[in-house]
Amino acid sequence: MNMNVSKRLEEGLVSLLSKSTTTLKTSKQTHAHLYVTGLHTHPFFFGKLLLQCAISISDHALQYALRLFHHFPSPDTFMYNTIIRSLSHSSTPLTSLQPFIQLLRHPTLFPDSFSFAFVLKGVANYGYLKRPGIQLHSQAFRHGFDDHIFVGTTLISMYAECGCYVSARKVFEEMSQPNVVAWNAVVTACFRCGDMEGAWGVFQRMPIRNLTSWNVMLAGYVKGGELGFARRVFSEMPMRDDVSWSTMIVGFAQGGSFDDSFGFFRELLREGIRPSEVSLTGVLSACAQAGAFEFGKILHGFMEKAGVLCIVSVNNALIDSYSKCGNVDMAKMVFQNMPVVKCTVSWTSMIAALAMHGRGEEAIRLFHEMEKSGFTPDGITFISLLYACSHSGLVDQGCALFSKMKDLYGIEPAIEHYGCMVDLYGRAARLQKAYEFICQMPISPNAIIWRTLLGACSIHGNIELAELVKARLTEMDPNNSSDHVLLSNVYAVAGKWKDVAGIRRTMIEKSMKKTPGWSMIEIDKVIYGFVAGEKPNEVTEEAHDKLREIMLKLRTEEGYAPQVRSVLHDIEEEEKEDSVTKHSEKLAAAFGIAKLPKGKVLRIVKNLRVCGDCHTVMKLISKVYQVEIVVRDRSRFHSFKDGFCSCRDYW
DNA sequence: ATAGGGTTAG
Repeated sequence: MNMNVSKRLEEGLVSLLSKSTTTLKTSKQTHAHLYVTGLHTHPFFFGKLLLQCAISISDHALQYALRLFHHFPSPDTFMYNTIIRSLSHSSTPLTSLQPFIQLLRHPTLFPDSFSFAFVLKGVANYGYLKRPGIQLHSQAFRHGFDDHIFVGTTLISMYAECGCYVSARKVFEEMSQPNVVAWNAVVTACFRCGDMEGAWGVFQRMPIRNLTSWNVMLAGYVKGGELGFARRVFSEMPMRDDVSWSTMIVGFAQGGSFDDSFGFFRELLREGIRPSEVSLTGVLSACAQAGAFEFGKILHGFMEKAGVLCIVSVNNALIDSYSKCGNVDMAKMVFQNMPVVKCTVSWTSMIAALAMHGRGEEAIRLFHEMEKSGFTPDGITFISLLYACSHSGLVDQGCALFSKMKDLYGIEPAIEHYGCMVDLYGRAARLQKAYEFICQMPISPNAIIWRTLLGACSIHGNIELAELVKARLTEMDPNNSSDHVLLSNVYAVAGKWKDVAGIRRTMIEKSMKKTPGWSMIEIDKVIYGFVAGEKPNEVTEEAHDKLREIMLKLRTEEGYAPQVRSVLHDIEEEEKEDSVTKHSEKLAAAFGIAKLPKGKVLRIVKNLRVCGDCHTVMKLISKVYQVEIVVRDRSRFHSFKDGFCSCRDYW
């Protein structure tokens, strides 16, 4: 071949191989190019190709990279590192140990600082130490990389992710020349292990603080629920970037302060900053939290104009937002028309969307489609699936999926998976089975697991088991008001009023506060919040007036009578008989009927579970007023139409 | 020759 031609060809290939965003299809084409030119055995070109496939977030590309790697006659350290790196970022991060060990045992190759940094990151992402982490640390020492700045920094985050706070701090203190990234890593480690004072102390000691250090502080406070501190740091930082804004927007949304969250976004726009796709997805997640459907739609349009719909995470956020705003069909539209290759998160978000809306069978069908399309589900996919089964009463399917997760996909069940299984049996009235399941769990059950079973006891009225479970909960979390309320409901259903009164007394003695229930409704892009028993204002007055009118209509036309049982949910309310008529979701619905134009869907978001009486009232309103009402409660959606609910009264 | 650690997004 002519020298110039071959030089030009090589340059062309290098530029092809250097593209950071590629699809599997173009990578395969590049592979074909290499093959034709005979360069596919050339370590440099092949290495580049491998990297291109491996860094792509696509599942298929990773599998393709693994196949390429296994067929390459003699991979070099760079290729090993590439594979270790991509596995450490995958849903099964511990699998990165396998090529690393191969590299360690290789007769002529040696691991370098990259190999250690990548494999340690894998253990960090796995988040559970036991032996591999410590062994890797000693191997790094043996190979002389433990004081390497990148390896050291990853060691800090690995120990912190695995909960070994002391080791994380020790690695840092022993570093000969920590740079600002290492300082940031140790601050993150403090937050990660719950030591807020420690984090502040280290932050004060830092020799240099760049923007990221401040962002680390913001993120730490936000995750620890210290929004006041976060706000202070935010106002004091010398400059802010997109990450700073996103952290505040998402943090306040997760803390339930939606006004603040949207306020930060408006401020960002006022300052003339062009929001990136991350801050846009952040605001969108705030919409999802708040159930602000109309605002979410505006953002969707904004994203289209900004040209960010080609980014997969933006589509995932849209699916999540639409479904959490009660519009599962719009979520499906986004999912089906994605202008970019889907990833595991896209499928999982769609499965979760169907699950939340009680469309369990459809969620399972979509999962099978996901498998057929060659995508690998992760732990969260299975949480969504098990949730779908428990909310649709699909006990057998749920059990089968739980086994499949362990046996076929090798995913070790986390506490959340066990929680779903307890819920699955419990809701389906198989209380004994749920109890036995908890007793033979390989990890020790936490309060949430027991609380799930207590909830099931209260639905199905099993006093004996409820008392046993409550005793366990009292040992673990003695001052939890919702546990007391749940047990008192069990007594109330059985007519054991003395016991109900006893619990009420205990709660007063311990001055326990029941979580106040609130509901929100969005009307003309404004979000209105209602809290039961709050001081009257213009809005609540109007809601109350309309609610009285509605209730009268329901009594006369549908023979509705308030359900006594639900009154008992509010055992702390002074005016018991009256309280059930004042539940926040009823007020929100009444306000919606008064304000929204006819034909519009009423979308209500509630922080607690919807009570039995409100559920009945919503069904009746949907029939009498011929209106569709979508209520999102703390665990799922209820779609009321023509007197029926999508949950088929199973919730 | 090629890549890497700390902050935001299910």
